[in-house]
Amino acid sequence: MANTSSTVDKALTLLGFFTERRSAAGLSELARLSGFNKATTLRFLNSLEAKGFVEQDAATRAYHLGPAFLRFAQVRESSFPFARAVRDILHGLVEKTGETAHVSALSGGVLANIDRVESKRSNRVVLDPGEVLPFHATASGIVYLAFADPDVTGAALKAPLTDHTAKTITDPAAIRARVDQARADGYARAGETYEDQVVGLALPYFGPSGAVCGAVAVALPKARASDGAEALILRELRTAARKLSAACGGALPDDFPQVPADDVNE
Amino acid sequence: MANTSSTVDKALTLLGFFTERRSAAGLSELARLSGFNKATTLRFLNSLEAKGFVEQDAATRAYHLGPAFLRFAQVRESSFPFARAVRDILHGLVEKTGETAHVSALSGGVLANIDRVESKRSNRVVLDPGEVLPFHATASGIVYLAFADPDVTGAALKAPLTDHTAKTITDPAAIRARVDQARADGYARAGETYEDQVVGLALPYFGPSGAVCGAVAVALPKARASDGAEALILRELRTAARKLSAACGGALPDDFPQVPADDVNE
DNA sequence: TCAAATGGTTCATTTATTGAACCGTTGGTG
DNA sequence: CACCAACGGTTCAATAAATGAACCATTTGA
Repeated sequence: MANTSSTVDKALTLLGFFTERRSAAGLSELARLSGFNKATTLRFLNSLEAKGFVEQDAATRAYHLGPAFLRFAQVRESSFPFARAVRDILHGLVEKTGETAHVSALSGGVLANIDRVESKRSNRVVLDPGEVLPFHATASGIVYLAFADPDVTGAALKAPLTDHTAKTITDPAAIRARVDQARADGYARAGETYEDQVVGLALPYFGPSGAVCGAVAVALPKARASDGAEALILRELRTAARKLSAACGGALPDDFPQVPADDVNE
Repeated sequence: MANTSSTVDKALTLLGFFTERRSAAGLSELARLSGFNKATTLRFLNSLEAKGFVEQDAATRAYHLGPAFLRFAQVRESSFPFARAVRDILHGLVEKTGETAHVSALSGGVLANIDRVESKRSNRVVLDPGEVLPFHATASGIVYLAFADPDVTGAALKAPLTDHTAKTITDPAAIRARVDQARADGYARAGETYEDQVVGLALPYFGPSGAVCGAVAVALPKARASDGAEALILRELRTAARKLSAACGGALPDDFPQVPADDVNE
């Protein structure tokens, strides 16, 4: 498979450098971030701008994401009202669990948040919209890999695994073990592997033909992560994962493991 | 200026063929629509798919807009909450006027709807999300051209002007006259030039540095388009245009014409 | 006032893009 | 059921487009 880097691919990677924190960036900055030549970067930006994918601030000359996303998000939503379903499901999760919830989807080879609803508590987990979730350091990432195509999983584990906290696991074999565990459990748990003092619980959701699309997760402060609270969250996450799968035309696989909470009477 | 068709440009035009009605399309269909070679089209689609801009249905092999739009729309919105403002403004317009309202923005050289809220009446105007508004046949298009860069206006009038209804004006000189009129009036009116029995009223809104960004419009059945109703709508549209301009960091120009309704005491 | 950064341009070199012809499969029809 | 047409996808030589080092002009800030 290797690096099939078409020009189009490269141009589109520029968009990935815009985040909540870096919502605008200049030509040189984008060239530096992407590693492309300045001339190349400029040509890409011009193309993207012509199609409305970026806009240039006339005053600062910095580029930011353009109005095309409003339009295409709308077109997509009109025939495939996923964002709406996600929102409803997240609100339900937050209400039932009292904690911040988020949904991610694989988009462009990375797992990115597509929506999130924050807990109403004053001590809560806050997430950046559109944030990219590292596979190895988040519950969402682990559980995604657990149900993804083995090639994808293998590739993700070969990539350099960066530290995010003191507890981040960066040994590929250890990650592999967690992924296998998650496949057996039907969920993943990440304790302070991405953010200090934050625990994450995640389940996958599936699209048509049974392929995993992304993950639904709840993130909560470690201090509130009691066994009881986690059991409740996992129960709610399972309902959410079922609904999400339905919303994108899929379903949980028949052999999808029950969450432990359902084993109470075992 | 001419046709600076970079590869990236071409690839991105593929996305424009997805609409509410054609939410999915196969390789051959997209190749036909775009005029690109099938091999080229496939390579573009692969690149777009790799970045999440399209997705391929595993069963039908048809392509549709991908999850990247959810992600990037979210990133954009987090630093520039425009969609939210648009929605609020549209709801206000519908409440005050009782008619369907919509906001468009220039995106990729065309004026496309970015949101719309429908009237609650049973006889109402319905619009497709993400729909492209022809410059010459809609009030939004005319008023956009009226305040756009003269080059843009000139280019739009040189393009082939297609009929949409029996009343569509396709003579460039006649359109030019309407554009000039709209610039003097500060609004445009289109009577059945795009859809039969539908009247449109539109005002422009402006971004930073005073450039026109798009239009805000109300569309209503001809039968309800009395002078009084239109005057009310224009008053509300002016408020909306002011708010929209503020929401994208601009303002109505100082010399922006008053709408006629304000001339009551003349 | 100077130096370093910025956005943007140029043009010979190189590299990816292009398109006609091709394959295997699918779905409909006489 | 055999046929044909349309589909998605692939191949590879010819070609056109992408690339990048060096170059401006302008802005920023020490």
